[in-house]
Amino acid sequence: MMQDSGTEATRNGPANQNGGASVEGGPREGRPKSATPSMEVTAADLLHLQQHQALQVARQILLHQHQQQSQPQQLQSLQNTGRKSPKANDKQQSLQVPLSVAMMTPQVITPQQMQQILQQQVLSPQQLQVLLQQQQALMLQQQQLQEFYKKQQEQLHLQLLQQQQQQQQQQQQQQHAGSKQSKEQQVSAQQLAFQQQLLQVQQVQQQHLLNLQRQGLLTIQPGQTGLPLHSLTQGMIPAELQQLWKEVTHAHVKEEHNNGHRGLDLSSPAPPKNPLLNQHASTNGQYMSHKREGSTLEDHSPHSHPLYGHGVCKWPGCEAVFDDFYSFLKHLNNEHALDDRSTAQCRVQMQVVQQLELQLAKDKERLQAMMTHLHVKSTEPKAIPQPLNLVSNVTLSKSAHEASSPLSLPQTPTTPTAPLTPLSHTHSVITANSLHSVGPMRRRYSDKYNMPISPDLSQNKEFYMNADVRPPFTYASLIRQAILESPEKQLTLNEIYNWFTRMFAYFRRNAATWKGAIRTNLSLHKCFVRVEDEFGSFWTVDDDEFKRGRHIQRGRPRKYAADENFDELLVQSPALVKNIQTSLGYGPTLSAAFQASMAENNIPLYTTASIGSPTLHSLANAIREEMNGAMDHGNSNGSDSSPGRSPLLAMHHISVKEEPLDPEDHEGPLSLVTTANHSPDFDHHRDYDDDQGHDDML
DNA sequence: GCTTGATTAAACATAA
DNA sequence: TTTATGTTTAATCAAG
Repeated sequence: MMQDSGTEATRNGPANQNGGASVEGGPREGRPKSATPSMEVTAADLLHLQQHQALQVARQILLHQHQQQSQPQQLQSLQNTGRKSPKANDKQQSLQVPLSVAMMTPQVITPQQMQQILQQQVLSPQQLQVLLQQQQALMLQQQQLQEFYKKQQEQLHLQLLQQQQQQQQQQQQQQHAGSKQSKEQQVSAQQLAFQQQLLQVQQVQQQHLLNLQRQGLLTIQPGQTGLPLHSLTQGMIPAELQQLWKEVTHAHVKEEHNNGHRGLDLSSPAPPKNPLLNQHASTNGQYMSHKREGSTLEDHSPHSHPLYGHGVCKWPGCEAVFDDFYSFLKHLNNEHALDDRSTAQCRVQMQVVQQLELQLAKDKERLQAMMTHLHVKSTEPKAIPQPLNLVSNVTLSKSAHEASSPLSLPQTPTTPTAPLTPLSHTHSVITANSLHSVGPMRRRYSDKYNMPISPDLSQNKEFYMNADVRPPFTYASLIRQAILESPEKQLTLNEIYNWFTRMFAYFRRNAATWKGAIRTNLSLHKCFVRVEDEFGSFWTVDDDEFKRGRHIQRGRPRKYAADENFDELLVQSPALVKNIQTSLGYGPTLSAAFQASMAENNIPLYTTASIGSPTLHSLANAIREEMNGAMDHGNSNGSDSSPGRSPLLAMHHISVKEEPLDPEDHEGPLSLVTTANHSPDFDHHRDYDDDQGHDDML
């Protein structure tokens, strides 16, 4: 995490250099050039120097103009000269606006823009951070410029007054002196020089802005009627783009108005008609249209503003209430104009956003580390000669084209972001991309591989809980896992449902589909045994049967049962089919979970087959043989020699459980703990048994 | 191409 | 009657 900050700082090095020059430099005049290499003299510095020079020239020119205005003859002469030289006249007019526009127009993103940009979230955190730092630096720079210009203005006024007095004295002395012509020439030369300075200033500004743009930052570029926010608004829909542009330009114009009223007043109050102003007006595009269409307030046709919501000004710390949007706009322009306070507040908001961005970056990094960690963990078992851990992403990728399937997953906000690292191309890493788009996967964490899914589930638990990703496991595996995770190794159907929804975000949708699939799997798989007690029914798992991966052999029982009675029995009792098949397929090798659950809950061991018919008697013999085989298998195979799973213990368990059997049932001594089905089938079966009498199986 | 397994949907039955 | 639960069947698809 600390490296993150360092990395960010390193990444933002150029930005900091750019911004820091003005932020940390304090008064520009006092900023030592040696503090930074000559190569690092920023465009802002050049801009400032050029503007300062231009101001000096402007001051001189204005002094002369003032002198001329105080002398009607000279003024008339100057105007005549201007008529003779329209070009010079235009230049003269052009002097007025750039000072108010080029100098006072904030070449930074307005607070509204900033809010809008931040709300749009179209930038990466790094870009935002760089942008914020740049903007901060630029705003400081602008603020310093304003202060500087104010001082210059005051000095100008003072000097003007002094010059006026001097000129009056000189006027008296040189009333008849024929120095008009020379003065006119001097004024013209100074105007030209001033204009050149202004052009240079503008060029430097353009260069500065271009530099900022090259660094991926946003600036409002005068003279560009295209998409000044293009670099920022990538990813926005056109409507958003239009709205953003509208608001930005409007706010920009508004600020100009404010600045024009309270800012540097070097220019005459005459309405701007010169080409440079028009250029600027066209720069902001909507400025002229605003003007033409009437009140600029009316141009907030959507009546929406990032800083206005529910009748409340959302400016940080304001929360002023307004009845209508226009009042808010007035308030916004009056109370939150570009001044020191607003700038400071904006700076604070920038810091807030910056902190949030940092936090977001850290969280993203954490997530990335988690993903990387899971990737490492999930790939580690692959080195071990285990066939599968997670389902192969090859399979996933192959089935990824099933996006059109009914269960194809749409992108949801809850879905974690796309792979944050290039790890996604590797196998077994769990990424949203690799898992998310998968629909019904026909090959999942197959049961036949007999692989425990619990390690993967535990490792990727958080991922599955939060990501709308279908787990790469079969329903049977998941159901088994749910049951085995339960303290008593038994769950009701509803508890299984809850486990699915709790563990997997994916199973919080389409409940009807996967719930039906669960029920189908519970019925379909031989490993799931339904047990019923006085409180209801619950499901247990026959783990060994699960490992065998057997399903209910539909239709097979009829072929299997040669005996007509048994066949009839099976036909009449499908549930019994499953239960007896479970017994046949697995025999008395009862799962530890099942036995434990039976023992813990004191579940009476019902005899599924009432062992009445000779067929069932032979069946019991077959079961006994199966038991012996299982016992031998259990003895020979130490891998499955846990007490619970030991067929001997199973036998013991059964023998112990024999006694509690209700003698009134007249059931055989062997209680096949295969089911406790109180279903009508079972009842029917019991009725059948009652009719057939009872035989001991052993 | 066939078989097998997984999944899904649907129909149906039963109990609460 | 509705809902939850459970079973069965058929169809589909993918992998072997």
